[in-house]
Amino acid sequence: VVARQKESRRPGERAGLTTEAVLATARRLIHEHGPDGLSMRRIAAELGVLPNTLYSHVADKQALLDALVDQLLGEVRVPPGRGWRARAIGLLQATRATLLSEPTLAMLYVQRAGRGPNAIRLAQQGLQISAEAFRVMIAFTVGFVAFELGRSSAGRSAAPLPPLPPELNLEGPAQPPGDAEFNLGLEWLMDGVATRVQD
Amino acid sequence: VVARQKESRRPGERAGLTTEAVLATARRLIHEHGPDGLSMRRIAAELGVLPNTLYSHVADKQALLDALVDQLLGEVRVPPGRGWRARAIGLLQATRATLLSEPTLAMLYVQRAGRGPNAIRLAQQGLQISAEAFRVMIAFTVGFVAFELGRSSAGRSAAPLPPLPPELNLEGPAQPPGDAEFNLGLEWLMDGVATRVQD
DNA sequence: ACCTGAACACCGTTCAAGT
DNA sequence: ACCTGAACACCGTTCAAGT
Repeated sequence: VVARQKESRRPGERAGLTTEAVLATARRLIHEHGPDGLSMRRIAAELGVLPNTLYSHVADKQALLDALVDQLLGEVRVPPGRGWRARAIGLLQATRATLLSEPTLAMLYVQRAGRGPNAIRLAQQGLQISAEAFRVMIAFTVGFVAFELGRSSAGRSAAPLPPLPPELNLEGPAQPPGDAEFNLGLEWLMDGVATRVQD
Repeated sequence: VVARQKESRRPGERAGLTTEAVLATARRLIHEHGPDGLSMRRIAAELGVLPNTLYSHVADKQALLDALVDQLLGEVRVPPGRGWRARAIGLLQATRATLLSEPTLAMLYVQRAGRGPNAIRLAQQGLQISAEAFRVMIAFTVGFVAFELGRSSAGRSAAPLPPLPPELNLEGPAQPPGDAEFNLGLEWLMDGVATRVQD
């Protein structure tokens, strides 16, 4: 991370910026201040640089966001599994956990469907099952996460999830609304897949 | 829709604006020009009114978007069904079709998880099954739609889906990538639910 | 209550110029 | 190639004032 200095440089001088530094600062801002806290101008200010300087390292804002999303996807750690069912479940649980760790980026992933290399790598990791079955499971996982995040109004304001106001939850306890129900849905899905396909 | 007139009114005069007209214009703009084509200022201009006038009819932009999303959800027509399975499938297919008809709004729905009255009505329509089972199915549906839209880069540019450039589709034909696979996933899910629950 | 007028505090991006 | 400087064409929202 480059030191944040005020107005020392004149037209020809370099600031020593790298694409990695730009991504790192963007990620920190998005983590600390949510989606509205991230702007090109703010990243630049944080790096002690004029706004347009960023365009020497990044095509535009959308490209930067795509890069951040793919970076996040690259952090999905799939636990070693015994059997296709355990492996698939582990992969999807890990995906959900990673997405929940960075809610704002997760919403961007949902929006953009992940075309980056890590998204593709992730998609191919499940190919012990049929491609269709895996896509169905990924759709479920992503949809579930979207509902979790939307309900707690994350993706709007800051990072660590606001205390979540008492809503019209007619049944469940005050939990994250998630873990148990997610795993239940996953089991159902696997059961359904198993009735049609043989390992 | 109010006639688009230029600069006729002076400080005291009314323009005859209604909240419905604001919503209708917003929806038209979002349909024709995508998410980037919708701004408060542009809605106002389209209605022949100054930007701040909208705040007499709508709390802020986010509230307007929420209203539009719930309006869309209100358009889900669930076909009459025989049996819980056919009914659930019909409901989810109808939901997907409605979302696909308005891609930009659909992405907003995914982002905000639908707290409006129509979202709640929709959620309760499936309660012949358990609430968990229905939420799992809705998560799948929404996640699936998100992937469909993200992959064709809808939600970015204009409305009726650009001709979709040749991507790395390793298998499927050039179809919408959707109908068949969606229905397949739905069947799997229902099968999985059926193994654990009895009607 | 509904609107104009004017302003505030921002945006993303481009173009020209320096070294 | 990487940066400053200056600008363009926008944003959402607020506050005061008219009728």
